Amino acid sequence: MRYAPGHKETTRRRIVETAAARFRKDGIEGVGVADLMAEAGLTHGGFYSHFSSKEDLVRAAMREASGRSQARFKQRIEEGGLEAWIRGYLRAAHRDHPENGCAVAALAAELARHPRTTRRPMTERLADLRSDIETHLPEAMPRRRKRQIALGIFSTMVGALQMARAVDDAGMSEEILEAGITSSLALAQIKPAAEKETL
Amino acid sequence: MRYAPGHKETTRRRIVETAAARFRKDGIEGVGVADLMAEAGLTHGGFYSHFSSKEDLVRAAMREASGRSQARFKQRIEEGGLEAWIRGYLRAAHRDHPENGCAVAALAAELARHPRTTRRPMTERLADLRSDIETHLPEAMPRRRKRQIALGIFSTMVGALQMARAVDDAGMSEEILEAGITSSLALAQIKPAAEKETL
DNA sequence: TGTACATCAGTGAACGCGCGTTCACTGATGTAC
DNA sequence: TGTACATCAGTGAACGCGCGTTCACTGATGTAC
Repeated sequence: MRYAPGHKETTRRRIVETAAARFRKDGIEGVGVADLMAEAGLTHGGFYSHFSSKEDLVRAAMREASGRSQARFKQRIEEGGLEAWIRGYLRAAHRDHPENGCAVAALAAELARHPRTTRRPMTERLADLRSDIETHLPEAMPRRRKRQIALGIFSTMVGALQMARAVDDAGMSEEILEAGITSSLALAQIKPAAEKETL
Repeated sequence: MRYAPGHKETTRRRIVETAAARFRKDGIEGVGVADLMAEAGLTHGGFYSHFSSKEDLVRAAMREASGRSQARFKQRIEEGGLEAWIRGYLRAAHRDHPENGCAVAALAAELARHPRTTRRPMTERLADLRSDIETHLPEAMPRRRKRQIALGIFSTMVGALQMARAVDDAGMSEEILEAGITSSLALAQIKPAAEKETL
């Protein structure tokens, strides 16, 4: 079958992208290797010429998702600063489509039960994100406080997104997203640009 | 074998308690029915005379965990108000022992993929908790804001606990817990009782 | 008081199924002669 | 220009295993006579 140079790399990337989406949607345990390969248009036997194990793919998928996450942060900041990023994160579309969304909100709880090496990419992502958020906090805020508030804002966002997804009541879900926005903005000492009414 | 009256109820309770702990520790998908029954000192065949399905047990386990959570909240509040509750939630012991801890932090992401009926107990728990937190927010805070901040505080706590568990670096984990405390207290407009130094 | 029977919580073998992983194989292409 | 061979991404059958669920059975006790 000999393929064009770079073909294998392309295939590998396709598997990783498929995995990154499916893991966020159905959980890591919830997606099988055969299932994933079929979705990428392949048979399961070839999996192990690309990855040494499913765990290996999980690490690659986390790195993939982290990269996208970082790019999205940068883009939102350019559009409208921290507030745009926060509102973009805590909007209904993100709640309803975890497959394209934040891997921390989708997978942190499950990753906590995985080996250290698998948790590495997420740890690095969080460290980077903390720095990125810090940069956009009010200059008057003391450095030490900035570090804490940066992590606090993201904690609020992650917790709110997850709860909004878990709740079985649509009204409550909306309320949680709004509460997450309000609270994140309060921590960042941002006065909301538009006072949106939920109803 | 005829057993004393109430024997079956006792057994059922034991299974539910075992499940509530194991689900929080290993995830719902991560624990098998046979495994659970063995841990409760039984064989797996008897499972279906207590529950109609694994999903049925999940619902019972969530109700169990909610009850404990509510009792713990009340106790912490009596000891030292909202601050004691927040600090108790975001302490290392809670991070390291999910089996006795908050079911929302441990299972929200996984529950989001379960049927509506299974998500009901958690939804009710969140509604109750929101009210409970509201009661302890500063009287000067407007009612609508109280509702939002109550959910925002808990979002921060849930997100921080999960991230502290997922991260592979001990220092970073501590930092996240501290950040969660600082941010939750800020949202509640509480001046920290003791300025704890992490190092 | 003694015997036969009903009860029912719990047992353990069996079901079909999907899991992660292994491995001998395929077959289109590039290279060597 | 034509033939033989090496390459290697991808195929698909097979592995042992654990999953949730079903079901005929066990056997100690309470009840009926």
